[in-house]
Amino acid sequence: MTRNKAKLAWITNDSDRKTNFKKRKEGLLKKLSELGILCDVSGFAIIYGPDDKEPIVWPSNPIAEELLGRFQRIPEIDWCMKMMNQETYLKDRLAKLKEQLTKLIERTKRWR
Amino acid sequence: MTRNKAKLAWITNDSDRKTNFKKRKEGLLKKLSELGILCDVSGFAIIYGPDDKEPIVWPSNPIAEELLGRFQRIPEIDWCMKMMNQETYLKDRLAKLKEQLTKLIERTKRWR
DNA sequence: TAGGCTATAGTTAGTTC
DNA sequence: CGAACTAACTATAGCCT
Repeated sequence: MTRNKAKLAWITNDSDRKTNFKKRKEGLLKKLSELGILCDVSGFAIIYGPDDKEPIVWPSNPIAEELLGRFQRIPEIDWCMKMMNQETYLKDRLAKLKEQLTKLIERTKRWR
Repeated sequence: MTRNKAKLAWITNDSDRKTNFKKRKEGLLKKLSELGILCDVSGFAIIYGPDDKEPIVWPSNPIAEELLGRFQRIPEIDWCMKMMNQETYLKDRLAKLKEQLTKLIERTKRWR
């Protein structure tokens, strides 16, 4: 969006898209950070990258907020399970994401 | 950051901060949206606002991705529970966030 | 308080190293 | 591949209604 106008569409070239993703991800997290500083907002973002990389997780200042958020979601599980049974196409990605999740847990532990 | 330089610090005035938050939240979610379109990234953000409002939840195109993400977190619960027992200061906010969670579930159901 | 405007601070696509 | 540069585009602070 700078030397050329923005097209705002899927970038077909692999390396271009990867580079763009890296740059914009950086900008996005900076914005989130600023929002937290300016407005005392606790937020976090989880972004699943296009590659097989582990998800990008941006923790807000108190990482505890993030943990609390997860804890709060427990009541939803029953409902989620039911949904999952009907959303078979999602199951294909289960294994891969499960692997990512393991990595995420490890990383989160290190934050403490 | 426009007519004046940025200070990047906590905005003390209540209404100013609230307005700033609203504007920046809008911009942030736009950025997230663009990232998704340009790079085929599935992401979602949950932002706990400064007021008693319910958290702002931004769903990625396939809401299913969000649900899957939650489902994936189930293995962490045991560990989270142990942590929570030691993080007593967090318990004070449990009730309020639980309420927000309920609203979130309702909203998510509507998305389907 | 919530929109609309706009000059300017901030972000970034293309490029070079 | 990644880091740095910069032109050119976007986001937004301060106003105004």
